[in-house]
Amino acid sequence: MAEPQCPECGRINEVLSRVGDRWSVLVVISLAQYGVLRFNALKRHLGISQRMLSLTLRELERDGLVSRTYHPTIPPKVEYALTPLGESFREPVKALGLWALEHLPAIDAARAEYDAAAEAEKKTA
Amino acid sequence: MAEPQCPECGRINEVLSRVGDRWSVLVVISLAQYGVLRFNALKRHLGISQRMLSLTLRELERDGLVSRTYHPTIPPKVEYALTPLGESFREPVKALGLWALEHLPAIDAARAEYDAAAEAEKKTA
DNA sequence: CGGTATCCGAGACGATACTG
DNA sequence: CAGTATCGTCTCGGATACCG
Repeated sequence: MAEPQCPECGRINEVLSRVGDRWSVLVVISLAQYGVLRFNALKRHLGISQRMLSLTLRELERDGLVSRTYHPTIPPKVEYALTPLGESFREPVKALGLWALEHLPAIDAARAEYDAAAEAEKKTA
Repeated sequence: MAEPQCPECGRINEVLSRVGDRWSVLVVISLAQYGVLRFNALKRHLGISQRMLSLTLRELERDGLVSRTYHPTIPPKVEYALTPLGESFREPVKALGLWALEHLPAIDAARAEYDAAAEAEKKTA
């Protein structure tokens, strides 16, 4: 693709591809809500596959949003929590989550209407 | 995958898969900034492929976030703008975009540090 | 328990060519 | 100008199996 005429869009794009994916957002939301969570707790809570959770957590740790604490007990115990940077991400994410919950019905309605109109269109043709 | 233990996560996930992808977010940001934009203007501005822009816009229109106005002139002219629902999406999206711009350096730093540590680890082994 | 390694299908995405 | 159609590629992400 051609580079964007707008450099800001390129950079926002860049950050969004890092921490903007679905699983990252959901992990941050969960940690924000519960403070500290173990691997399998997160897994069950989100309904995410082991593989994706592992990858997502590693990326989040790498980006400095999440801290990983390993307790070498038997059985092993690993706890994940938000770093200060992760905490700062809470606000915008929370806003997004709230908007999502609030406007889901409106989106569903718009979608139904659009589909109905498209269906009517087909009859005309 | 197993269903999430947390139903809220399921719903947030649902909305995010609709309007949470990278291109949708960037289109909304652009429209929020300029008010009204034509197809190719958006295309150049974002550095998006024709195909993805077409798909993204259709989805956004279907979800009721973006309005499409067709002027049957020669050459044709199509204008895209935010609907009221789309406008309401501006706030959370703006928060996200600002956070992204503001914390990109911190993320880069964290990432560099993480990678350096990983590199040092390899030498030990 | 908390991962990693491997495999594989489905969908995302870009490039290109064509249409009204 | 504003798309649609088709194609090939590449990444996402689940399933499965195995390790410390």
